[in-house]
Amino acid sequence: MLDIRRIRTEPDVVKAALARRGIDGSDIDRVAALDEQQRRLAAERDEVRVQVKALSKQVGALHRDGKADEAAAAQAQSRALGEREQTLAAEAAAAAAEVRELLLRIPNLPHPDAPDGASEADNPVVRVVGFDPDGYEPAQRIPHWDLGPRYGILDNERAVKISGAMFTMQRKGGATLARALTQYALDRNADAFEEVRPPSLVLSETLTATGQLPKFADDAYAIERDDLWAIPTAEVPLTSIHRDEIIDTASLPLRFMAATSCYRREAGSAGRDTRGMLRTHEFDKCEVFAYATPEQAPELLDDLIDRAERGIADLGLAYRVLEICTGDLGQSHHRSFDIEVYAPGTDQWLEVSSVSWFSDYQARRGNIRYRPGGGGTAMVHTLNGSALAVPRVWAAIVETYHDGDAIAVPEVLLPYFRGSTRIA
RNA sequence: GGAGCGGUGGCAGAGCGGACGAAUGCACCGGUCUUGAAAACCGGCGGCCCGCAAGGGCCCGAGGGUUCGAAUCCCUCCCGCUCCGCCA
Repeated sequence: MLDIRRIRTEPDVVKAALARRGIDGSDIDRVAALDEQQRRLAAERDEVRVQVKALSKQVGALHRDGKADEAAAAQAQSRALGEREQTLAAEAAAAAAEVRELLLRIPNLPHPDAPDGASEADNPVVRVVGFDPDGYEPAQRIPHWDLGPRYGILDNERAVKISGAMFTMQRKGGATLARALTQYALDRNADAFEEVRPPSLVLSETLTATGQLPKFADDAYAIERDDLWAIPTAEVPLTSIHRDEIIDTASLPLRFMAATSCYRREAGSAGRDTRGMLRTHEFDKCEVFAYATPEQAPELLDDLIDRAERGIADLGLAYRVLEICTGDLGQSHHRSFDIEVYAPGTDQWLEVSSVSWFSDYQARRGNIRYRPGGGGTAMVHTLNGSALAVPRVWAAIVETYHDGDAIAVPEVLLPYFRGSTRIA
């Protein structure tokens, strides 16, 4: 959510920033007009309230002095004012609600350094690491959806029987690999991040704070009978840990990590990437997250990117880093980087991590504050990144480490394999 | 799920129709004293909104209602605790 005061004081700056995302400024004009109306109504309401309060005090005093007639007159006057106050209060509240409703749907302003662009195709590649297009053996050029059934480690046919399309089931060494990746991601970030196991079903308020609601309700699974939603990422509950709180400034930055299942309806993606493990309704992911001051945020962003990169590099996989251009930036994002791993069997770059800085956009939605030096309160900044998204890394490993007879276990995962060195 | 009790400032805890945004204690910040610290004493100390300011309004779990006036009375909901039931 953008700062309404910023929209009031420098609407042109806000509109110019949104224009970089390809969004016209008409919503900003609407919000500004409604906001002005809201403030006018609230001021009028307050004036009436002042009179009611003064009259009420008089009534009490008059009764004590035994002047019943005068008290009755003041009461009548106050009652009449009370009706006017109620009308004004209702109008002001309605205007305020409408302002918020609009504000919740306006995306964040991009960082000045975020590259301009219209779509995914314009995301610049920042660097490519460990990739040699001619360095792969024929055995590595087999897609994981063929290797999976061949070695009995992926059983999507039965997953579909159990849960329908776009669900997967790993078995034997494949299941171990999935679990090992989660454990690996947690272990290597435990130096700086508190491990959390948050709830996977959350309230609407929780999903609103991160930005999924109200605009992207169709993307999330709803458990309507109990008014709960299945989380699409651990970012959602982690962001709400300190929702509606003022965080002790000395404790910032606060860093959390959580491995959870993530649930996505993938509305609009039906028929895309349907084979194997590339796009599924339920998958495991280890998320790293931070609350920070605005001053701490840039450094933390670099650290999150670095951690995600090293996690992939140490698995022996080739990857590249992309910066997200203004036209492809998610609604809540201020600045964002993607890490894509190379899967030789499918010959694709697979997005396995997205690291983002949200500035104060989510904090304002969730009312998450701290006390900056000069007194008062201010919104914190939030940042998050996938330390590791399991399915696509799983696919890249199975393809990269296939030698014709089995899949070798990457060295850094050996501690999680109960002595096995090969998946077959 | 049933019954009982309860939700007040960072915490504890008073208030139970009018002068209450709210006693008191603790915590916290500044000062005095001290070589330094502790103790003691003095002062300060919630959040939000509007306003250049002066000032005004709102917030006692949430939402409605009664009243000239609600933290205080009534209704609905949410949450917590205790006991019972069920349960991995």
